[in-house]
Amino acid sequence: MATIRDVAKKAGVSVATVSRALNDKGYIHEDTRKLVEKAIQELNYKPNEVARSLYKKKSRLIGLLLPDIRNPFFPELARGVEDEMQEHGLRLIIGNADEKPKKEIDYIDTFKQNNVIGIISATNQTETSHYENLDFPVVFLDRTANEHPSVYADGLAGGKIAAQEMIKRGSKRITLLRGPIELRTAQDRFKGAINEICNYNVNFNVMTTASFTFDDAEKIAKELFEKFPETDGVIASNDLGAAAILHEALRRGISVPDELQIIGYDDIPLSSLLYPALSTIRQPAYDMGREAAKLLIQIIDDEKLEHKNIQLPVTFIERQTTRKVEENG
Amino acid sequence: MATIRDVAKKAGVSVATVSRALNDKGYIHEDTRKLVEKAIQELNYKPNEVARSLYKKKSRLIGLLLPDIRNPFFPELARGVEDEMQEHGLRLIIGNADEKPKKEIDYIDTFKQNNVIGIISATNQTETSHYENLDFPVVFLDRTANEHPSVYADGLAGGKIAAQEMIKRGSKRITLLRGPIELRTAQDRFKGAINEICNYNVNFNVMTTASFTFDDAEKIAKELFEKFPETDGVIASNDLGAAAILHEALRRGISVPDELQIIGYDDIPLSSLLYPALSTIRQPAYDMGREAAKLLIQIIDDEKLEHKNIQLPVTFIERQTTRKVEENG
DNA sequence: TTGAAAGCGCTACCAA
DNA sequence: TTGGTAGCGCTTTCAA
Repeated sequence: MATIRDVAKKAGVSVATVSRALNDKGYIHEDTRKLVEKAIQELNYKPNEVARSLYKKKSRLIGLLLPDIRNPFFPELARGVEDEMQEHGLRLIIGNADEKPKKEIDYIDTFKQNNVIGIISATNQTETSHYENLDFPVVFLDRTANEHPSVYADGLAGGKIAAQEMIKRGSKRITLLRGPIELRTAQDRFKGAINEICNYNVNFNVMTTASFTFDDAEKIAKELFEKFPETDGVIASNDLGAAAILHEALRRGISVPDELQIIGYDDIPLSSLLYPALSTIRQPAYDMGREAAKLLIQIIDDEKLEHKNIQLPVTFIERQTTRKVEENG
Repeated sequence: MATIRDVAKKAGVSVATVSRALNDKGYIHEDTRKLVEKAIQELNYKPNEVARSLYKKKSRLIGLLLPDIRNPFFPELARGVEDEMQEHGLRLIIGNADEKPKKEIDYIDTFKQNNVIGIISATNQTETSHYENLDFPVVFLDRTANEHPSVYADGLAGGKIAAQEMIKRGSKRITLLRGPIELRTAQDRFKGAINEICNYNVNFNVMTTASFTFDDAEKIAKELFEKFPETDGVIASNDLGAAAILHEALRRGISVPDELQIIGYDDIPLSSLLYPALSTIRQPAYDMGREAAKLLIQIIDDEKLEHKNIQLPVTFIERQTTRKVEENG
């Protein structure tokens, strides 16, 4: 790799001049700049980011911490972050915390050690304490507001809407899937749903899932129909869970949505590919990612923030696992 | 952040000594080492990877280039890579090339500029020429053998098996989904299938998909039933495509697998959650990721390679979108 | 067994 | 408008 000295030599100027040309800083004669640029071209020179970062104590890297890259919700989030960062010339180091605090801490260390200029964290079960006393800003993504800046969707409203839509469509014996206790976002949507259900004269049961993995989703699905065979409506804690329920219901010959309605949560891409296509509460994952990136960039650029906690709306996506609502309902 | 000087001062030794303690290099008195370690503890010192990297021209970072993080096959691959790297104290910078050569090249530059010690690339449509003349090793993942080290699954065999299993189960008018022309892996499985089909007296049609995205999958699904309504077997180019076909078939009241059999490719996690669960050709994505990581680490460590092109086997996963094979078949 | 010092490639200050 | 140079935090000679 060519260095700044090679460029300087080739252009017949000093490294200081090359540096100025590179960064558009300080005075530089137009002819000199041309000379330098030509040399850069010819050598295909790219500045060494490591050296730059060492001096400035700032890289062009952003750390993105994901709880589980296998859950399709998070890649979607990541794409939003990435696209926004890309447009600002910033790069991502993606860390997959695997829902393990140890890995999360390790990644935070890695981020520090590599002079990232900011972190976006979408992990959700850990204390925020690891994020205190850092030399760079942190934005939380998919995590409800706290003292740190954050971007999240309205879980309480999401749960509430799910309950309303389900009840409106006539389910009377609803089973609620409660996501992992330690996940605040999972609990929000759960609370939103349960609070709303309590306003109506309907029966309900609750099943708690230990995690958001595929395996647990399948396990819970089997259990549900044994424990609560009378269920005529399921409000799932996420789309993966809903897909598993749907699968198991069909396997048992239960007709969806006639005998059993299902509402998911997230609206991951696969939801519309299920059959019947999954009705769900949509979180705007891609937009959430983009917003988080924007917010972080604003903080990095020291701009005045209008809002440091951004809540995005959720919407009910009506597909085929819920019945058509009665017109005169 | 504490620096090596802070540690040296606290321990009452020179920075050179601290460095030696840190890296287990050269002589160092046991008592001195204790002293240093204590200081490190107390200051919660972590070496600055950037400075280290600048001097050594080597970081502890690995670049992983993915074509499309939204396609569930790739996160699975990424997890395999990550887990193996993690165990060796190496970190990942994941870049999402978005199937755009420009982005791919940008990421390669970023990787270079950040002194990665190696790249694993799972992109598939670009010339390998961007990967020549790098100062660090490159391993290709999910890309068939070439002069570079690579890890891939046997696409030809996969296509062949798909065709065999489908024909064995009685489909006579098969439609083959052909993945993007520029994707070698997609073409391998396609060729494998078509070569095999030609050995039998069955009709077949081909439809080409422009990409592996959700949108294109849905589009193709609709088209297929209009163009080739007589189809009684679909060999899809990947599971996403198969899911879309399945969805559309059920929507049209076509019974699967009785009237239409479907075989996917990849075995992404969602495949078993579909209903009927998707029969598919499994690529061992997680293992492929791990193998690629192992291979890269071997090269970095300058170990003798037994094989520089590792081919992993594919297997037919029989689920419910194919009929039971006749015993006396 | 330890320490002083050079140098990795870059930026930014100060002097010319 | 330009160039010389110190220094970012670390590793690695070389000398003590």
